[in-house]
Amino acid sequence: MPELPEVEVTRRGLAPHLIGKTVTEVVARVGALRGFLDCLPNIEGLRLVSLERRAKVLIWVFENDQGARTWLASHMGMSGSWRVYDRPWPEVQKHEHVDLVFGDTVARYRDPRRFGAMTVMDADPRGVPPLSRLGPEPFDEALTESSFFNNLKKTHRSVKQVLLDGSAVVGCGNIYANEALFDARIHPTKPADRLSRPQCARLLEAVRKVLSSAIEAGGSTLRDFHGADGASGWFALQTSVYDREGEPCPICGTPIRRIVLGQRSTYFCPKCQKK
DNA sequence: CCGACAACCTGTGAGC
DNA sequence: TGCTCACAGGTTGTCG
Repeated sequence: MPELPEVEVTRRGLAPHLIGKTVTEVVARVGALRGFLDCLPNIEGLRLVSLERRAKVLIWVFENDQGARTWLASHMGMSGSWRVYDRPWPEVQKHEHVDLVFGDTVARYRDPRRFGAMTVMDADPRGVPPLSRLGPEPFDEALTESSFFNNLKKTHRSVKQVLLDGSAVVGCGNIYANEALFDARIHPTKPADRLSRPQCARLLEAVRKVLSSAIEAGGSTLRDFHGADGASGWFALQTSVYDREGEPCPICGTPIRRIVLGQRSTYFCPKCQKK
């Protein structure tokens, strides 16, 4: 589930309930997700000073009494989600693997497929691989039409795969990569280095538009984040082409096609999206 | 450099 | 009802 918008909505949902509070206890009910969880107890006794995001990773910033920082990088994989509860919090359900207890409030992580990961680090995770190797954030002002164009010029791989690998802009997973290409009217198999300048401009604009409207849609459910309906933000998601094989294109009515690109389902309108 | 493929897991829905 | 199969929003590693 979690592409950039879902992580951002999670960040905004968690922050007001947790910032400034101190971790009183960590409970890991599994030994590992995608990586081992034995580093988690290292945040006990630390105060959460900030909750940030880089690409699809939630970055928890902690401080001790001396102001020394520790970071927790949380990646939610395919099926991860966070919720917060106040005491008395509900009984642990299946697939709820981790509790970060902040006194009378708990942040609880659920992840049926366990593709997520959590790593405690004594350096900012954004400064070390793999995060340090990623391309720019979509809403970073340093990302311009021409820097985007220059990045796409570097590879002959299909533009959709480049969107997914985050080298030119981060945040698009399979849903939003499909949606952005539809919005920009660009064929997903078009080689990245063959996009015209206007196409690049349209694509960057489309990525920003698709991601920000998804954040807005998820943001509308933020008031419910604290409690049983938490993290429900992205279930109302409306798509134009994703998972709509055979359905009419919302612009021209041509049936949406599905192909496989880099082992991922790829949906597009064969008439609206040009090579 | 690139693409193809497998792996990590569980859940869900389609088809029989 | 129950079986089997394909497939799922992500990432990482290997191999040719």
